Amino acid sequence: MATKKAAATRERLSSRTGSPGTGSRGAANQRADALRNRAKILAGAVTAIRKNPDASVADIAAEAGVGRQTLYGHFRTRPELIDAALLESLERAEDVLSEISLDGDARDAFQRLVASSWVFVDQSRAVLAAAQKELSPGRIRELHEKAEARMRGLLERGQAEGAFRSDLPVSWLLTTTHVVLNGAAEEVRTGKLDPDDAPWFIDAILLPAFTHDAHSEQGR
Amino acid sequence: MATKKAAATRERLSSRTGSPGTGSRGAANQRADALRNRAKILAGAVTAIRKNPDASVADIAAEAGVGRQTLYGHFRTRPELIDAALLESLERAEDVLSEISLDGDARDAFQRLVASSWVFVDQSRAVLAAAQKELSPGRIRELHEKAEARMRGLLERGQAEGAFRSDLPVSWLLTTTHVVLNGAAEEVRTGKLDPDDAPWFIDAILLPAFTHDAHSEQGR
DNA sequence: ACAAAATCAAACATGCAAGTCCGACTTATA
DNA sequence: TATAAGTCGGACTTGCATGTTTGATTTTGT
Repeated sequence: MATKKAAATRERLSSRTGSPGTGSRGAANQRADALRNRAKILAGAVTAIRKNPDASVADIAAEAGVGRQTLYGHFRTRPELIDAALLESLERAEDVLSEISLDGDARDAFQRLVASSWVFVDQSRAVLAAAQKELSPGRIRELHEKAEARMRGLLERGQAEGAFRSDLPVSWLLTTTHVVLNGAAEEVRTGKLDPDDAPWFIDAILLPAFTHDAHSEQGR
Repeated sequence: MATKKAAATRERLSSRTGSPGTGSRGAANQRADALRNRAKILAGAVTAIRKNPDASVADIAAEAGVGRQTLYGHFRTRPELIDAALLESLERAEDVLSEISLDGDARDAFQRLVASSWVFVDQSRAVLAAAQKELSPGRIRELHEKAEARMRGLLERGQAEGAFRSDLPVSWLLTTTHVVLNGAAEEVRTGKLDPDDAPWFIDAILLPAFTHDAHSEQGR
């Protein structure tokens, strides 16, 4: 019967009840430093997990420069923390990506989108991997929806206009884009690729691959 | 002072002392069932880890249909087990891959190599991921050496002969091949791609991407 | 069939990460 | 400047995975 304090604090802080829907984190009456710490924790989670995919909650708290209890005050469980971190990460990407014009030549639009995307892919891939261990696949897909839909839509339009080859399903083009982006991110992380060169390298692979060649090789 | 039995048994079984060099597993005088179990454990490790990348030693033993103690009789520690499993996995791949002719047209040879490689990539990727958490990077690279050198050599020859574009470093072509193979494996695993179609899909991406086009897009 | 080799089940010790609870301390805000 | 909100360090429980040990039991090779 003396267990009210922590619970009450958490309730005040989190203000996130019910279903894990999209946002609904109406920060009603949080104190300024509480919000600041919440942000620090989220940022710390991303960088800590990038260093070590299996980072413990203690590691994350340390990385954020905050006590473990404080962290638990904001996020009840580890999955909840990971979920929030991934959400944050993707939302920040969405802020930038949603501004990009997808009009005009599909190939040019694709280049623009890729150039802006690959950095976020790099930042999110670690926390994404962590999330895949603790979150439901449905939740994962839900969080990715917007970003994936944008790229898929562009690829479909490109196919319809003849800018991209149509002998391969969009899903495969999408997957290919995905893995090449990730590959470039990994190469940058291990120092084998200059970040500034990355967009060019990616385009150099993807554009020829996605463009229908008259003298295609697969005729054998 | 009564700790000799298990240790003695292990010593007899493992017969693998000293540096983690290449092989040196001279199976001198193992009993038939011991060797059989060793094989079962190795196979079990691969499938168990494919199901769950964080499979515990108990999980692996169960998957292999063998007691946990028996497993520890063959492999002293978890890392040692993972190492052996990865080694096994790569050696079996090597058996097949080393038979493939790399002569003739570089593009054809590349297609042959890819067609045979991608299955093994699928089988090894989970174990590889597990290994990266417990083994030293040097050891990992050491185990991959042969397979990677073969592919790299082929790509280099292809560049020299003009079959493959030379405006990108071989390392990037290698990485690209790697990630596309992995991507295809993942798509097959989730049922989104027919295993029989995989080689074609892979070639359809990689060959155009690696072939120098006269009307290249990156001129902007 | 007999001794050595290998297996098994069960119990044990250890360590680490998650999550909880407490009491004292600091900071924001009215 | 009070009071509520938030933070901090530390101690604690619980659960799970690693690795060890023991002794009984089965299998193999000869």
